[in-house]
Amino acid sequence: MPELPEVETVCRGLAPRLVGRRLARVELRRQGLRVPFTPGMAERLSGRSVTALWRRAKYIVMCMEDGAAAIIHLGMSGRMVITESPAGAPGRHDHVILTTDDGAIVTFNDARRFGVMVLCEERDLTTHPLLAGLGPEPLSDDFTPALLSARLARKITPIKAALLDQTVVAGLGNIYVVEALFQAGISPLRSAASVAGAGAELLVPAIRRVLQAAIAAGGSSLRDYVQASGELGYFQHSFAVYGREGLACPGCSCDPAVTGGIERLVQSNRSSWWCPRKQG
DNA sequence: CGGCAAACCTGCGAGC
DNA sequence: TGCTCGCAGGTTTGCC
Repeated sequence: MPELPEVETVCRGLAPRLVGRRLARVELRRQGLRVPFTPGMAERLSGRSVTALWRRAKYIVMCMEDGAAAIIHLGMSGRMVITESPAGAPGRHDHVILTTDDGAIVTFNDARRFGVMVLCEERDLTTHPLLAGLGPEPLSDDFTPALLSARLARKITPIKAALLDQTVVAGLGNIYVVEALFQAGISPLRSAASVAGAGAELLVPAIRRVLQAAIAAGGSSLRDYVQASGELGYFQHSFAVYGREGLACPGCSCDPAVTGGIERLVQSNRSSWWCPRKQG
């Protein structure tokens, strides 16, 4: 599910209800997700106040008054949803339930259990194995064409795979890589190194525009994703190519009945969609 | 080291 | 209706 815009949207929904509140109750309903929960995690969090909640790449970081920090990843199907009162028995995939001192209930639900929630010390966040190797934030000022070029240089792998690599740039997933390559007019098949330079000049603003538009739309809801409020995102209605095999390319006037329209291919086990006429 | 396929786990839609 | 297959927003592991 969640790429940078979805995680950002979830954080913006959670922060006003969690920051400054005390976690009156922390319930773990299984031993862990993709990795085990940190031993003693519920006890360490409960009774403590949340001091900050922010996003890094696709991770949610929740800092506590005693110096603890929770690192949360939503995997493919994870949701963090706020409700105001208990909705009966917990659902089958409700794995973590936080209750604040003012009665908000935050449920971490994850059907596929590819998600993660672990605890560390806030002072150790930058060196934590989950966060240490991450590349630049694509919406930050230091994500420049020069920086991206340097990270793509000498890479023989396709640009599609390079942009999915979280050490190259943090937070992009399949949807937004596919859409950004289309907006930049760059074929997903080109080698990463060949995109350094002029290609990166196009790609950096394309990535920024796509991510900002998606955040403004509350993310993309395909299957599992919902905002913290439970509302759907609606950026999926703005996809130019993602999931649109055989349909007309919005960037050229060719007839899909003649050209075949948008095409799908598989690269490193992930689907790519692209317009061979617009993306050289 | 670099790059790719497979694995992790569940649910859903398509097709028979 | 019900089964099987393929596919899904991510990351890690293991193999060449």
